[in-house]
Amino acid sequence: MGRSPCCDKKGLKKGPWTQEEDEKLVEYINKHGHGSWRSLPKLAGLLRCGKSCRLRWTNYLRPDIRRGPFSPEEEKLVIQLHAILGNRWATIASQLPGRTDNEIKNLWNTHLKKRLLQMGIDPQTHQPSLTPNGLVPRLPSSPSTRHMAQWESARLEAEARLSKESLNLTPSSADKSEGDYFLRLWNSEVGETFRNYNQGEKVISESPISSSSTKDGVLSGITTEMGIPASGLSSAGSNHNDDSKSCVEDVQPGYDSCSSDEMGDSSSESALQLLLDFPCNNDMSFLGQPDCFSSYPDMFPQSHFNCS
DNA sequence: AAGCGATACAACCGCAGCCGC
DNA sequence: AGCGGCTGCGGTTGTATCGCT
Repeated sequence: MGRSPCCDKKGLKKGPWTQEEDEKLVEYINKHGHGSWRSLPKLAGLLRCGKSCRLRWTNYLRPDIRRGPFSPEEEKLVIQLHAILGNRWATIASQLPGRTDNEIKNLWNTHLKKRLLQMGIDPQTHQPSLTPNGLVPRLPSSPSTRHMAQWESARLEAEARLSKESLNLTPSSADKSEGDYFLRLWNSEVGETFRNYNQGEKVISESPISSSSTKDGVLSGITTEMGIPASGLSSAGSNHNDDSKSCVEDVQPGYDSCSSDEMGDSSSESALQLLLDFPCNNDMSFLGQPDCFSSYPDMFPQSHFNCS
């Protein structure tokens, strides 16, 4: 198809990195930062393509990498985040300091996915798998989850749109957009109901839009495709990804782990924060099952999750 | 001890988005 | 507006290690 290769592969080495190569790469990046990955190998005297160098650095050599087994808390977090974000490993990784997307991806594929399957949970939907008779068991309604996901998706979408509009300084062509509608709802008492829930008051009730979907039409409970939209969140979240480049390079040249996830890192972070702040007290029902974690003592011993 | 399958993890590949020209 | 280069991401593969027979 005429697609140009990422680099001239002639004479370039592939496969496992040697210690010598690692040292060269680390030394170069510590001195100069990674700069352009494409030109780095030549400058650093490596017979690798830039892509390979970047991968080696971000997944293995970065000084802040935390190696070793995942703690139960981390595993729980990965599952929670996966329930919301799906296979957005980089976004998930940004919530686990010192962990890389590759590592999390591997964890998921080798451990968590299998464990969920063993428990009869569909790892993609985080819902119970098909029953023997082929029926999808109806979720013992987890309204809080769905509300949260739906509200967040809609709200973020609206905020992103508004943000974009304000940036463009174009007079908002009347707030007729779906997103604006949701934003208004968010700010209305209905939205407040949801927010109250998050503050520990379990007062959520079926809202008029509880079964609505995003424009992607993929929000069914917790799905893997929430389509969390772009940045521009005004209030919530620390948004450390807002400036993903500068936020790290000032500190650590070449470190780009707080990835600039194309769309939505900053805003999804607030969503994530919401999720993480969600009333815990071992009631994990918002993940799609009533107290789904306490149902899996093998997987997550209770003692690990006392959110005192 | 050897063979073999399962598992874990590092690395590669290709696609898509962003950005500058 | 279109094109091409660069980068990051997610899926997949390759390989080393482990554990069982």
